[in-house]
Amino acid sequence: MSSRSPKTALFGHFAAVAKSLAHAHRLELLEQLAQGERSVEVLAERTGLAVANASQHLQRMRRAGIVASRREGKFVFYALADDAVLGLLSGLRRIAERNIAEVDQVIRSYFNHRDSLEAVSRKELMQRAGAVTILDVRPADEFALGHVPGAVNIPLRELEARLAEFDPAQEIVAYCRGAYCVLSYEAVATLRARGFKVRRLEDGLPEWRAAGLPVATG
Amino acid sequence: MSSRSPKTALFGHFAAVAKSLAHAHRLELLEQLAQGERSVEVLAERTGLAVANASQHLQRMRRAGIVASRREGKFVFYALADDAVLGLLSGLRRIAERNIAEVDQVIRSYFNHRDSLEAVSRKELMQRAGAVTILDVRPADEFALGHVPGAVNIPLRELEARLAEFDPAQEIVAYCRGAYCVLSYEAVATLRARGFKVRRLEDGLPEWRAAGLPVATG
DNA sequence: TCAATATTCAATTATTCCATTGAATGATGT
DNA sequence: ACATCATTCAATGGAATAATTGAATATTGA
Repeated sequence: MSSRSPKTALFGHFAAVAKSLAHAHRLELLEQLAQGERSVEVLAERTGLAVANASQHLQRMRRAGIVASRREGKFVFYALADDAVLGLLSGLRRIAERNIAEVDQVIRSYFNHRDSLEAVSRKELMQRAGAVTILDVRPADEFALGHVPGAVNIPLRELEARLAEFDPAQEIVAYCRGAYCVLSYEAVATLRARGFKVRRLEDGLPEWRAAGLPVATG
Repeated sequence: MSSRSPKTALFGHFAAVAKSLAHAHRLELLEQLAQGERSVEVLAERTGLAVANASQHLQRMRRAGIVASRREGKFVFYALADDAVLGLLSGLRRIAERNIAEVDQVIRSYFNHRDSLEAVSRKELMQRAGAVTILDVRPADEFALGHVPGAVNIPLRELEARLAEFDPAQEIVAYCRGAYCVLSYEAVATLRARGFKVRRLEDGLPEWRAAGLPVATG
């Protein structure tokens, strides 16, 4: 083990970091963690994993240094260990999108491809602040932990019932958890069917935060 | 397989990309590929792997979309599929350095930690071009495929014998393949012992190229 | 102290991954 | 067509990984 060359030893550790990302369930856990810290139980429930299983995946990621945990009473809260983790995740996404034909297929058939191409950039949204309605379709608790300043929170399931809240004259920009959070795609589809002018925001809140843009809470 | 939700399917593909990075040998192959395209045989030799083994690792990375291959006569040349791969690798490095104590340990004991902290940035080197001697300690063939403009190529093993070529009055900036390429550390140590003023360049040639800076060939 | 709850641990089975070996394929030049 | 060389394939045994189960630990509040 320690008889390897220092470079090989380092590469072994780097590989361990990559390994800790190399599982669909762990990526789902990370997507949740990108929203903010969460307890094991909540993470397990949101990802549909057994608690013990989620716990083991989380521990593995902790050993690799990509998440951190803190205990508070009976609960253990996990969070991303480093801002660079988001960068890694978007790197994986980018490579898969560009170089794996099947990924392109899935995106084209399940996510409206034009919506992702025509997404509003963060910069553009900042410039047009006030002139557009910003719609956050995530659950209320995630909204409370942080959202784009000025955004209205209407979780997707309430959207149909609350259409009256929108000004038909104003363009709507919808966002949710990240690039592949289906919620914002569905919101765009729903609103567009009602005649609203809607576009998606590129990526989601975690990337907004990572870009150093202001985040409102409460 | 295709009965999963589209998001789960995508995450599975992203995980496959991460998996293709998740092995020390594959990272070593990628470090080589970052220098430029290479045949299977050369890659196997430089990484110390059996040819069949190297071939299988390379194929696995190709399936994941992080490398690409082209055939030329009897040879198959592999190359990085995407510039984003370098970004992923540096992300892995960064997370490991910051969050895994053992990595910090290895760096401190084997690589002179001050040398990595005091590395010359690419920007600084560009500004001081002409006022410093730029030393490329990689093998001649890698140098020929691309190097920092104005750099002198003295492979590490020839360094002791060619000390006379340096102007003692000028500061030397040494670089090689990347952040953990031992060559440049050793070059710095050797030259410093002879009284030269030397520092390392941050990272190596692949990162220089990725930053969009000019590269000379021949 | 005891019961309840959140998390982790330990042990099991099934699966996937890895290195090695030797044979097969594909391309070149004679 | 043949010999040669680079690469890939296929099969093997051994190691690591994953999901499940049930038990163990730690913290809280009664």
